[in-house]
Amino acid sequence: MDLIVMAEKKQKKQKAPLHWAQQMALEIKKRISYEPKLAEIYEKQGILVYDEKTPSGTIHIGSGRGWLIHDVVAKCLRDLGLKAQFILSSDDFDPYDKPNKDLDPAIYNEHLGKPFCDIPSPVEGFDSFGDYYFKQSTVRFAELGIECGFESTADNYRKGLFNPQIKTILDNVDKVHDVYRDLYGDESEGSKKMPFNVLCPECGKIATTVASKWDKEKEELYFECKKDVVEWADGCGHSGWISPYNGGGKFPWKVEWAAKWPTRGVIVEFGGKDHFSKGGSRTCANQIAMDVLDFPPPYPSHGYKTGPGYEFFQIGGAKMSTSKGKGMSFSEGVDFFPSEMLRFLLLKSKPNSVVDFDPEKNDILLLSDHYDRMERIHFGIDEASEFDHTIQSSLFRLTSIGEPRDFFAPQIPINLASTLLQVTLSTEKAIDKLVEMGHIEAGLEEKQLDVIRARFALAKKWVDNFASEQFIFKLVSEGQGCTQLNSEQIAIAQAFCEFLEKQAKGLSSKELHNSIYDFARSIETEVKEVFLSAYMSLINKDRGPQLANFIMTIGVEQTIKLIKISIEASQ
RNA sequence: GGGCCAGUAGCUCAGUCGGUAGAGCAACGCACUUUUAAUGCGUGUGUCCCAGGUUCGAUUCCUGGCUGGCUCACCA
Repeated sequence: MDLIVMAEKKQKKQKAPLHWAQQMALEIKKRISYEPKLAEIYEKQGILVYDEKTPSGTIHIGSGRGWLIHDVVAKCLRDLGLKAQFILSSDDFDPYDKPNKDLDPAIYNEHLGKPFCDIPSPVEGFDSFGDYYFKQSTVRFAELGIECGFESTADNYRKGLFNPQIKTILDNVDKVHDVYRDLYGDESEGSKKMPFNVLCPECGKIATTVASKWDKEKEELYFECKKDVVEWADGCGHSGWISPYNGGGKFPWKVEWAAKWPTRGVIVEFGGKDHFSKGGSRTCANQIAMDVLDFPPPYPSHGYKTGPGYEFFQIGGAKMSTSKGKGMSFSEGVDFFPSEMLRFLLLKSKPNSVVDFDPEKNDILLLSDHYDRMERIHFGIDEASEFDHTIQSSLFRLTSIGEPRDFFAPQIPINLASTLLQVTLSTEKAIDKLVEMGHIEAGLEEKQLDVIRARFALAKKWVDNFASEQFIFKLVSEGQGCTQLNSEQIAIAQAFCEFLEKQAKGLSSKELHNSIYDFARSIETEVKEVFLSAYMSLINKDRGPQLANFIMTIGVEQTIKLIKISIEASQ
């Protein structure tokens, strides 16, 4: 008996380790196999992995996490041989409900209450306000390797796709009210009002109308466009009977969420944990889907059970908010991180852990370090356990843009890259330097060099924007020498130049490093005084990159020249 | 007040349905008569948040608590 139990356990332990996205894909596959309704949808259109975003303003980098999660789960489903596609919908039929800080209130406040798809774009070349903000992010999807189709919720309403669900919901208002009463109590607004917001045909606002009656026979709603429905926008006073179909209006959010699932055949849809806590919008939407629309809520929900929402992705601690206009936007994030690095950052962590990336701490150094390690394990350069190797390889695959890279490129630590850049002031010269120093071989393939260039690009962004003072320096130059050397330091610097001239040629950096100590002894000076004079005269700071390597990087001749500039400037 | 999630080394985390834990970074030591950012090698530093319970055995499962994040009319 015990033996059998042990053997079984051993079997289980040998189960292939999986990345969380692969695990989810397996669960989804299983679900399709036992839910007949889902099997039917799968037969017809494959697995729709769906997400939505309201284009109310600049979208912050945090949203990228959800998109990446949807992206890799769809990929893993395809890896299992299933047909799966990720589609992101723009919720552009939602009303403009608070002033966008980037826009002129004198021009835009009159549009408050209208749907985003009907407000002019702040920038030429876009169909609307909604189109503009949505595309600010989505044009970057390809370079981030997110494979995704796009659609507009307003289009779907206007094409009549929602019509069947609109009829079902309005015919069964009581059931919708029951759900609200159950979750939010008898007094909640949702348990009383008609769950539909008419688009006023007179003033074009969708937030200012109240529907009060549904005529089942004529299939029309009676509505009024009022002044006091919301504080931030006034209705025009228009009223009458109107068809809710084909873009006549929209559901309120929670109902709409539920209605999208049968409308589009959604099988998978994740969401941030703000939506997923008990009693939140996902709970409500699930219940409406189950009780009113007779449709199984998408994974990771299961029936009435909400399932887990993913945690936030924050840059520098503060939760970033689109409306506050703080933090990093999605497109800024894509500008900042090399794409593979951003994917790596978000995909290495399980969705239920907070990712807080602070570029002002040493997170960039750590991230590139972890990334490099993953690569070395994947390519078999570093030893790792079977478990680790499998996980890191999966991660490498999911982190890749398009087909995973099948070659290894030499890795350049960020701080080395940043020193080289600050000395040479150009990526190509820095690469030449790396060859000269023997850090990389000459004649690397162009595609390998591209990987190295991307690393330099990250190093440059780090130095320019986030690196602390101690990592930043500028070499002295003609007319801009250090003027702060005292007479003692000048003497040391002079002796140091002579030493370099006579002894530094042809030494390895290691030998040079050691000989600096010999030099200090030979002139009976404390070594730290030598360093101080050298750093002062080279970069006008009291410390800097490891000196021997630094001198090799600058070049011995050039170093002597620079020190002499400072000696002269200080005299 | 209710709920969800998290709490493992100094930091970031891993730990695959229970067998008293392990990576990277940092730190420390050595190579080297050397504090000065890119070298190599070596060393794991722990009340697995706390207290009970189940079990031969608990970081893992259960109950209660602590701390932190998020959430619970409308809007999204």
